[in-house]
Amino acid sequence: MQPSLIAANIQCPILSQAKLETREFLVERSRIRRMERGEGIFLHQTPARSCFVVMNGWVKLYRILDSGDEAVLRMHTRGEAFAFADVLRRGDHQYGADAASECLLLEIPADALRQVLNDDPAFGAILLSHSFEQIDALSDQIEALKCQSGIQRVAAFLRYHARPKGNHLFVTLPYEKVLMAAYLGIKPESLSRALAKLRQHGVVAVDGGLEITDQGALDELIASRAVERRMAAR
Amino acid sequence: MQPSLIAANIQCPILSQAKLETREFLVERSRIRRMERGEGIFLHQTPARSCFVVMNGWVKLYRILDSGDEAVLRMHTRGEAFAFADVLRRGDHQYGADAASECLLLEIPADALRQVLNDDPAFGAILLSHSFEQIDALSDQIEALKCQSGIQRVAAFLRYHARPKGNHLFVTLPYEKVLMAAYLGIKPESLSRALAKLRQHGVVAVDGGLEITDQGALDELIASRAVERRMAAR
DNA sequence: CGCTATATTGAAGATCTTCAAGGTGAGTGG
DNA sequence: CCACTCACCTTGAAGATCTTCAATATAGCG
Repeated sequence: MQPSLIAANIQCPILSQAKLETREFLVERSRIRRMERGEGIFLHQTPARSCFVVMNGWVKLYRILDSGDEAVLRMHTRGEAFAFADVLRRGDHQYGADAASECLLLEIPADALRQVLNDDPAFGAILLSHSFEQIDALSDQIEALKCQSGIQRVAAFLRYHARPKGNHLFVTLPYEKVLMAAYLGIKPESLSRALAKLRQHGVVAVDGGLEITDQGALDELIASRAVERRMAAR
Repeated sequence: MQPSLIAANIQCPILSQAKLETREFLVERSRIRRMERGEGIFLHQTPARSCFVVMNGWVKLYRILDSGDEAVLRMHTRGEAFAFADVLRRGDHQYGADAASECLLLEIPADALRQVLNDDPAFGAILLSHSFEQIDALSDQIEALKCQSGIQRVAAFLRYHARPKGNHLFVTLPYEKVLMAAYLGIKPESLSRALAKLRQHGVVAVDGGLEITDQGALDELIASRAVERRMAAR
């Protein structure tokens, strides 16, 4: 496949906003990598020699704490980029990365990225606006972790991943529940119980996913406070 | 005071890394604002007309959720910058900002920032590396919120703000406990109880602050898991 | 079929919140 | 100077939420 075709197929904001020449140069210098589920992409605190764009599947960015616990920082899917910051700082990776599902990655070598940033002044602005979006996404996570209960975060997660289907919204869980729980900052058992409770709020399991039959009830749960939830349970 | 002197006094990485001409232009176009504790700087989802550098004191960045709860996203102090992303995207503020203590701010008008980004190609790179640091700070918060208990986050907060003093480490709490609790994602009562428990781990209250008499014990607590903490309590 | 990984459920306990009451200290006015 | 107020902090008790551990269920796969 031609570089131009590959780049167009990835649907990556960073690549599609760059001028043709830059885009083709990056893709030509890159390597397409196919990863199995669970395979490691790079480890935390190892030298950043490449950065990546997800072409397909899901990638988990995580850290292992001294306690042995794993903190899942972000999940990335088609078109999303990661490890650009690590490469540009010429330092170590600030997190580890694993393939969360079978996935296709575009691996961009460090020197290619640095050269592009040198040669194409507009590319810096693209990266800047991309990093602003990262900040927004992380801020949203912090907001949820500081102010919402586990079940509210689960509900908001479903809401975010829901797509219209017939009269209702339908959610195909993007990855396994163990991982989903880690991303939401709860244990798998708690996720299981949260999903069970959500049946009272219009979330029913159907083959291969979940159906949201009462969107209003779910939104109400997400926006409610603990006190209100207690009242409603009576 | 001359712009050059002001800029030097702020000790802001963004300004000090910029070339002299850029730095002076920004400071000349800016206004120094003095805010009382609790005073609002700007509101969430209002047009971003300026961005800011903290010259002194503490600033709280926060969001009010539909539930009425307040999520404290970041705290900024001397030399740190905020709202640059909002200005450059020509959009609304992604969070509200309040003076958490009496403080001095450098208020940079939106057009001055945009002009500098246009005229000085190196300035974009400075902003990019600054936003990478923001991402790191937010990632650290997420790591703590997902994997650490309240008391561990309190301990880590003390560790972070501690400075050597005599034989031990000493912490002057940077702002009131209500705010500290909100930043850590717990209630003020829980913070109070956490600090009480930390006395068993070598944290003693002295006039105007806390002394860490057993740094090893504190670090051990921060890195421990729930199971280990239970064992240790016997 | 049995194996393994993943998911669910129950029970007990840890952690955090809520609500209520009391304490402390700085500032104010008599 | 003392009492009063107000804001902030602490403590106790009860309850909500989440975790832990153990047992069981389910599904995919050789």
